[in-house]
Amino acid sequence: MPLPLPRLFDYRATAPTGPQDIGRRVRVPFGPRELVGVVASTDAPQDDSPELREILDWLDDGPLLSGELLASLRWLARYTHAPLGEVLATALPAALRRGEPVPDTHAWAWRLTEAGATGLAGLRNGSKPRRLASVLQAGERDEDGLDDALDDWRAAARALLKRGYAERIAVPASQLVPAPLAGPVPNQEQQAAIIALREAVGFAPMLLDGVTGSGKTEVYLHAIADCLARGKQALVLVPEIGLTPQLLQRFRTRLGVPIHVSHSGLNDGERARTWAAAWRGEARVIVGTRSAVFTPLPDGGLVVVDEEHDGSYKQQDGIRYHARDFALVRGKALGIPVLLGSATPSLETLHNAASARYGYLRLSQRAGDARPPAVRVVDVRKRPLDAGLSAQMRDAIRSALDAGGQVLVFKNRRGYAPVLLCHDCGWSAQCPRCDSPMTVHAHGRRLQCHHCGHRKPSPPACPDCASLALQPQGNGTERIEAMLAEQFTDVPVLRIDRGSTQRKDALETLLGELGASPGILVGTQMLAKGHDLPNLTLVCVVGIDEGLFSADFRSHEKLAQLLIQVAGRAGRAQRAGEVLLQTHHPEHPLLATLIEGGYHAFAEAELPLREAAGFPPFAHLALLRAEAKHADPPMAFLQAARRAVHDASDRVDINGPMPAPMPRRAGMHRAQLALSAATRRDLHHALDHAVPALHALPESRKVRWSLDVDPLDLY
DNA sequence: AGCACGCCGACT
DNA sequence: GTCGGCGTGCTC
Repeated sequence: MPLPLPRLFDYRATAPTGPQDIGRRVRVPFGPRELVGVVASTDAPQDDSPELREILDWLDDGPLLSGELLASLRWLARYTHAPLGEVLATALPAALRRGEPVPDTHAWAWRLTEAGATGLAGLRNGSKPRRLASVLQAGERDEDGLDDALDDWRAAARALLKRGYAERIAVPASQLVPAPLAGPVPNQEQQAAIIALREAVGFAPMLLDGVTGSGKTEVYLHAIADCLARGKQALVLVPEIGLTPQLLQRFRTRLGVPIHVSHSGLNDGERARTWAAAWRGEARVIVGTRSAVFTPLPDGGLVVVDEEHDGSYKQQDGIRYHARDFALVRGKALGIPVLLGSATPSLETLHNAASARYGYLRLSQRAGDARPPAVRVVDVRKRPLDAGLSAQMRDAIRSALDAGGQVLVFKNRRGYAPVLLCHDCGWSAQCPRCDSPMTVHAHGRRLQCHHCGHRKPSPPACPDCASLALQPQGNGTERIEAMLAEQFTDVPVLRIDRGSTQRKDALETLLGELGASPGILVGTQMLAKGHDLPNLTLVCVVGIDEGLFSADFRSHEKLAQLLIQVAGRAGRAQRAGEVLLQTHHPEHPLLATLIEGGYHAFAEAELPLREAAGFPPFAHLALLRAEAKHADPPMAFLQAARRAVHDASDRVDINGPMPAPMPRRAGMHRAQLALSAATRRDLHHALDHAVPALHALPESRKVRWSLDVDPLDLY
């Protein structure tokens, strides 16, 4: 059942059932309501079993979940310590979870009836219906074909249908797409990677470690083409932000088969259709974001995880799964290669490659004559700043623009300013529902909480001392944009962050308008990947200092990945690009290592620190969180949980309970308990015993709690 | 989770 | 004298 309850529910079936019924959906009575569940097992009723309620309906003729996918999902339920019912519900597209039938995946075509063939002459010459009938006289046509043959044919088709002259029929989805175009000839490194994948036998996890612009996508395309040639399906996972129209276009023109997509921008029906097409084995290439890892692959032959280090693969609510890790589990169960691509692999993956658990494929050469950008640290200690930018930065922007180039200014914080402060009494605007300052937006006119979305107008005077000296403190993308627009009046200044590009395709439109002419882009993470900007010659990075000194064990890894990815934006220009890092800590070892040795030198320096501090990949973590309207229940629950974990195992370090990094969020009080063990086995052994005990704790009923196995961070 | 039941404060 | 707040308990 699709509920956060750690047990299965038994029902009586009227007809005999067996293993062939496992994975079928049923509609069953549940308390006062009806729910859709999935059959997890069948058995004869025991003599002493209590009176069971009866299944109301079987929704499918055969199992929706079976074989490798069902087995992998059972593994996921054990690994995340989540109820199987909740895991299965998460794995199904929303429409199927609600009990809708598996959608049709065929295309529609029109053909003339006998009455139409004879009645055709009676239609007025030159009219739309007559022209459509003439087209159909040559034979049935699918709707895509009619779109090409005739504008506005749908009204005419309705007219023919009404007279009984034409009918709409289901036909197999067209497998016909334009013949694949040949790509560039792979270089030696690409060729070696392609051959390694071609020769892989059985489960073969492979890290494809390729610098920006080294042509990882070319390797994917060859591996997918090889997979298709063997008659197998390929699944490609991309980060939320990486699924661009350009990427799909490249797949479509190169592979010669339809590309099925699945991402959060699709509606429920579209997602269910992609799922169904894969389930039927019709979809041969599926490209999707995190949840696409649950796509059924009856003929699975390859899984690709692009930008495997990307944090958007980890689901942060509900079932907290990691799509990259689950992709590896599926690849193992299917006995196929899993290709993990990144220019900045996660330390976990690098560690696995170094210890030979994963194959290692390296692309070190950039395509064409592109050169890596020159990276310089700009020391801003004691220098005056305007909206956070030093004069040296502004001069560099001027020169780059004068040389006809484009400039990207990267700032990790959106809005106008992160804090509104009273200069006279020190009051600052706090979110009423969170322990967090409100961000200043709209040039100081509005306040907004980035954690719960709460908005309100800025106060005209300080609520505490009535002073008018309210000052926005710090800098966000909005303020930088305003300053740049004021100083660089001759070029467009575009701001690209979640606030400015909420509409679909807004980013495309903005970049399209800019074209190749000189201009300035100001933005957050969104700018770090995707979009080729071939005329970008200067990247300015401001506000990295927080990342240098954050307490989060992964903050250095994230910062290093971000800097490399942002710098990569400048590496595709004809002219060599330049990257300026503005900091108050020019001597920081992370910056020196990264600039001199690149990402690998950073990783080599960071891994021993992780080992010494007892963090992944050398230790295994789980984080238990609890929240409630009042402050006490979460702490009381976690205290009891601490005892439960302690009773379950003495091989787990328990840290806490402690208030969560933001102790109050959206009006809820939050606390957490961190668990750490030397081996995965120790951690899971403890959780196997402790989690059932947590469900049974009386304190658990006063809180909302969740367990995150392998949390991305503890903050 | 989501629904029913049950027990206490502000409105016709 | 009722509507509705959310605490508590239960779901084969």
